[in-house]
Amino acid sequence: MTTEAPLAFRPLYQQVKERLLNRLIDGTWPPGMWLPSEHQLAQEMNVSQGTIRKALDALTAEHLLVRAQGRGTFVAEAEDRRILFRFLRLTADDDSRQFPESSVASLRQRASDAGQRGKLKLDKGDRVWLIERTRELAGRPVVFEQICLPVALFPGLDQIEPIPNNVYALYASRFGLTVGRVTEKLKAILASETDVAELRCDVGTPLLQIDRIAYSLRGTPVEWRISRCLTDEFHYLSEL
Amino acid sequence: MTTEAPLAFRPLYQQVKERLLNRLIDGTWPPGMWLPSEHQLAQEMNVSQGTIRKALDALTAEHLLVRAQGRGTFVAEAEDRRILFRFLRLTADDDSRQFPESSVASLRQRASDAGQRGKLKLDKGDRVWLIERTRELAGRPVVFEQICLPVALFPGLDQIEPIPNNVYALYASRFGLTVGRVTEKLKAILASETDVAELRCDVGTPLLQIDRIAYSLRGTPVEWRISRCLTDEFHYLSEL
DNA sequence: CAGTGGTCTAGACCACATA
DNA sequence: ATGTGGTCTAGACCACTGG
Repeated sequence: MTTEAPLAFRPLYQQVKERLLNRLIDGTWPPGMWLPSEHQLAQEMNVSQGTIRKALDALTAEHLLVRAQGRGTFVAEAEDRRILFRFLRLTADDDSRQFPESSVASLRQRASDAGQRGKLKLDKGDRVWLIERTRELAGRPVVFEQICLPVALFPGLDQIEPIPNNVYALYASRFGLTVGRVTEKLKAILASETDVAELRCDVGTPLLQIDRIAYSLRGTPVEWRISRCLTDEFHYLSEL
Repeated sequence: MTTEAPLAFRPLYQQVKERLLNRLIDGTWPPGMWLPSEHQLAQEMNVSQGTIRKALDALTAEHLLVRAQGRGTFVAEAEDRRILFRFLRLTADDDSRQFPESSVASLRQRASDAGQRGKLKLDKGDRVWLIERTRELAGRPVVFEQICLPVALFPGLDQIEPIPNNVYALYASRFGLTVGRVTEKLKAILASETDVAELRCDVGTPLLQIDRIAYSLRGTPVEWRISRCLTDEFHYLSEL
């Protein structure tokens, strides 16, 4: 007589969802591509249309797919308005939503320090890219941020000129990495000397600091970003 | 011959969802109550079990219901751990989640000013309650907040002694108002004289200010709250 | 054991987009 | 007219809970 293992039960639609997700991860279905119809997928995977639907709906809820009645299902693109503002919570106080202009101040490669290795789950000896840039809203510098990326995931990044405004679209199109999830930790801090120069504010100005880690579809961290934001005329919007 | 109106199409499961939601709003099914089984509801409303399920699942996704396989479906309670931390995004930097202790400094009634009427959609002449309190995390004052409530929605609030730590549970149990949604606008500010006294910090300390409006199940604003938080050892967590 | 929610199927029909 | 996703149904079976 053996002790019964708890034996995990995995619903069929979850297995289907995983198989579909793998095709997104490995680039079989790149951003923008139209998927086969529900009927075709159901036939191909030998499950009912309802089961396919449940998997597609789940991926749609995670913003990885977009569905349109009468047209079909396609892979979400980082250029979409919906995606653009999903991770950009900073808004003018009058709620006029606009996408910020960016200007890169520097891009260089460095050996990773302990903090970066902890945030990005790197090993000793791994190298990182460091990007510094300021972002303008309403013609005014509002955000100064430092972006840290593993060189292993972004080879030859320094040969891309210029670094575009929307870096997540770049990650997807040039490096096959789709950002699927982000966690942000917010604090209030005082402007440092560097901040003062970049944001043209006074020493001691309170700034909103956003400490963000972005995860790929595989669930691995791909970007660590620290943003310092002027919030005299802007705010960070959170809906719960 | 008449011109055809565009005629909005409303799926059956949405109508069912609305009927169920109304029973939550009017108190037919108060927090904690067990609902009839899917089979019973389907019979009662003359729709299939699948349609009932879709409506129940939607309400569950909005955290208004809780479902448990083998046991049934019941109305979510504001005392639940899940609900407690849903609206409490402030966490210690070491991620040890704990619920803050609160001490009410004052509770008074006032005529509403223009700002309060705008936030809470009140009319001229409507009165409001004003609560001031500080909240402690890890035995240390961390949040100082002002809560503004329409007197019309919370009659006799000043006779409740003491005002409990979890006010949303109080709103539900004593005034039949369930908070279903919240929007928060975050800024970085400098500590004022009042903040300094309440939070035992220095003048000029940067604080995270949270401007929150809470909405009832009906979608009407029921609470306006401004919280000022020390973020030297704490942060606001946002997951996107 | 009976009763609950959770999964899965098969098929019909509806709303919508495109050609 | 055709093909897509969206809705709705009816029924079978599975997993879980509690008496």
